[in-house]
Amino acid sequence: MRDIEDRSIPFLMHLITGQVEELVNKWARPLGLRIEGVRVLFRLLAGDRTVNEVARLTGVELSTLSRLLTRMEGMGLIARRRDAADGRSVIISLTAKGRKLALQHQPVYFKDYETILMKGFSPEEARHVRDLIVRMLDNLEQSGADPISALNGAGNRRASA
Amino acid sequence: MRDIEDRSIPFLMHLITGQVEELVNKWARPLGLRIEGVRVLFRLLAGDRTVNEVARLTGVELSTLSRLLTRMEGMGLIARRRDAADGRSVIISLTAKGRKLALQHQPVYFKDYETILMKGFSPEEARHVRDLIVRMLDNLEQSGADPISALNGAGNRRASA
DNA sequence: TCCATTTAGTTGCAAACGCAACAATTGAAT
DNA sequence: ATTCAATTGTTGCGTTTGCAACTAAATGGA
Repeated sequence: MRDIEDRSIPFLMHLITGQVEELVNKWARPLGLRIEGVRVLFRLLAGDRTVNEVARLTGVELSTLSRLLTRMEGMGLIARRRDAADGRSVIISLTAKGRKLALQHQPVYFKDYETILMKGFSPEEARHVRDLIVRMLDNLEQSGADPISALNGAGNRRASA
Repeated sequence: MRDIEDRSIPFLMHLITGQVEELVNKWARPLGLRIEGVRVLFRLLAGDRTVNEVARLTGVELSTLSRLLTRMEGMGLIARRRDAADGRSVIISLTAKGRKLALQHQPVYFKDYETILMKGFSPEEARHVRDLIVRMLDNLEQSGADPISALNGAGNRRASA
């Protein structure tokens, strides 16, 4: 940490999220998942969702998610069913196996990583951090793009050498 | 923002960094770069570095970086030369073209994105945010892995000036 | 009703990714 | 000096990614 020269907030946050995701990836690997899959799993624990909703709520790009869901379907963790009310939508739900897996690991995901991060923070400080971060998200929102969909690069890639 | 259910610090940070990187990607696209390349460029502005150091300091995985450097070399932005002192290392430096490009865009990268993020923050609050974030990074460091190299996976360390 | 538009989701494709294996070099131990 | 271990950087390989194009279904307007 001490030898990092770039101390800009965006870069420091990049380091934090990068490392947390790395930790989650390592942890989730034996389950055959990575962080995106983990996020999907726990999101579905709160209730069935359409593909679009899951994408929005987890910050996974739609086409990426579609393929991720295919993999998770193959693993027997989730099920797809077409929405009777709207034939365009596909509703994603956990299978018994997926639910069991999610419930089993829920505490780790929802507590452990935040606990590591916030060690030594008083409750007020923790609350303060959350407030500040939400303000940053609001700033981003005002500055242009939708904070969620922009996550996936709602549009760009290309150009190389 | 308001309809996001997961308000855990790691996830909120994921949203922030994701969006900032998206913005930088959009901005850097006309330059033929994306955020990783931009980080490399500005890092080298502070002085020549070995591939390993660049990887460490920017949080780009080594093999990814190696290929990125090949692309940037092809664009005429950077140069590779073998370290005379240690035949294993390869020293990366900016070409005149790369330096010009970096200098030209330095203000945008180092100021604008942080400015967007921190809009409405008082100087004390901004300082506070940085302190809190550094504490988080220290927590991660203590929890096991090296915050920089852990970004990718495997790693190594080395102090710098 | 008919047709244009919008929305949901999937898939084709090329680029990028990360892990692991590798060669080259250095360091350390004996 | 010899050998074994560790480090640096690159590459092989299979996976994943994101954009764009596409199908199918719903919606709105005339």
